[in-house]
Amino acid sequence: MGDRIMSSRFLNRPLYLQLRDALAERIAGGEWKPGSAIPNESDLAREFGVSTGTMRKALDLMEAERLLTRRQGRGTFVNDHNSDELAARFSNLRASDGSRVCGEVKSAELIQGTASEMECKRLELRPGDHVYRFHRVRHHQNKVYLVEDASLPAALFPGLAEKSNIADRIIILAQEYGLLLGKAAERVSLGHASPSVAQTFGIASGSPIMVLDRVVMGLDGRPIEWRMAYCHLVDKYYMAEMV
Amino acid sequence: MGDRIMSSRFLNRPLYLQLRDALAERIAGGEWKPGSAIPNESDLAREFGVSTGTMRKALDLMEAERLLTRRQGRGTFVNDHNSDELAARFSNLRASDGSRVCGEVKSAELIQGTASEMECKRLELRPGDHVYRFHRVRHHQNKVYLVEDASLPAALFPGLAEKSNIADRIIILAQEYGLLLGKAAERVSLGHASPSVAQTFGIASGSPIMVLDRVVMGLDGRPIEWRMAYCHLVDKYYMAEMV
DNA sequence: AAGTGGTCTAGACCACTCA
DNA sequence: GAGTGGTCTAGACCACTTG
Repeated sequence: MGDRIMSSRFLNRPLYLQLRDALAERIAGGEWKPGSAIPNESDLAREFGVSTGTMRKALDLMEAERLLTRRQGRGTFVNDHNSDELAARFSNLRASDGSRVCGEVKSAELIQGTASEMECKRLELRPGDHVYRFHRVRHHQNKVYLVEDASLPAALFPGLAEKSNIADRIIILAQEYGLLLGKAAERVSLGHASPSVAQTFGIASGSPIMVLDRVVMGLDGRPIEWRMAYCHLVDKYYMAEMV
Repeated sequence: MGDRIMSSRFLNRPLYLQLRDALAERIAGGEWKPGSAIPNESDLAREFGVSTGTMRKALDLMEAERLLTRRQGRGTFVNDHNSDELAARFSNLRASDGSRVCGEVKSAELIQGTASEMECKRLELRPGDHVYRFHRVRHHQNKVYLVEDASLPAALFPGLAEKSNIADRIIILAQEYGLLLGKAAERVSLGHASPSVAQTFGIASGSPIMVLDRVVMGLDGRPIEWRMAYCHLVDKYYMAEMV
């Protein structure tokens, strides 16, 4: 490992980015478990043969990427995305108290297939590539508020169909498969409830609903999940933040 | 200036944050004009009596806050928010090609008044505080797509009513008044077109429309503009990005 | 008291831009 | 070739947390 870094030290890619990749690989590979502490700055710097300042730059970057949490006086910890705060970070739906809503799954189906035209576009797949598709209905405080259709590249989730107790949030599922997530982009638009959607919400067919078209990407920017969600907004609102 | 920093060096507020504030003040105060270059790192570090590393940390922060742009080999420049890219940064509406849409104003009205209950809430004002209210209709590619009602704390924009050619985007208006902007938060929901809104869009009264409730905040987090926008989405979409 | 991350220093060298 | 920001070093000291 030190070798790889030393040998590519002259390859023009900044050291701190190489360090980030090496450390991220330890998380993705399961060497460092979610929730556990990692060695301190100076030990890591010594191990990789770099200065503490450079190691710090890599660690700071990883904190910004939500891979790590650093706490003064305590240490540096691998983020466990199995937590209310982190598991809901790609959900812009909020309850009246302002907390992010991720909802519980009432019913779910999994089917396999080959990528549709739209799936190829959103997931950057080629026709013929395999996908897993989830259909889920979510509720919150005993109210059904969202139905979603999610598609995942099958290549990234080997053996998913054979699993039992499949996580119903992409963030948790990705963590189980050692996939590190980066950004997400969501298109929001207005739609009319299809008969089946209207029925699950108990509203009139054709009623206006909010449509969410979201792509979650890996740390490298490759798409990992495409989700279409149809949302019946009561006692909740959608909130976007900008800088 | 150097004095202020030296004397508060022991006040437990990190030096690089004090530097950020001092440099931001030079921009807000008009000492450094939008678009112009500022002195280089080492000159600034020498002027403030800090190391280049600390000055760099302040400058990097300011770049992340969109106050500066740094370009290797060229220099560091004060951002001019009078540009397509920056002026539209708080607009999540996108044209079919993916570019942010800010639209041109077809008609605008300005009236003064005292803060309503909702304005007090969103702008953190007290009953009786004065506000400016703008009512605008925006179009893009010859199509009316948005009508908005914006409220601004009058205290932040002295003499606004007497101005001619008032900028129709908060980002540009804020720059003219030396207000540095930070983040914005936008609530997205579904609504029904009121008769007057329906008329300007040329749609049936009661048609479903997208409602945008946005607060733009200053660098310090204080609200600077509250805007309610009613949007008729055709050939456009709303896009939120998450990290 | 020991250990951690957070801040700060005073340099060096590299990559890039431009006259 | 001169000047800029970008990376990197090898330390020091401080603030905070915990046994």
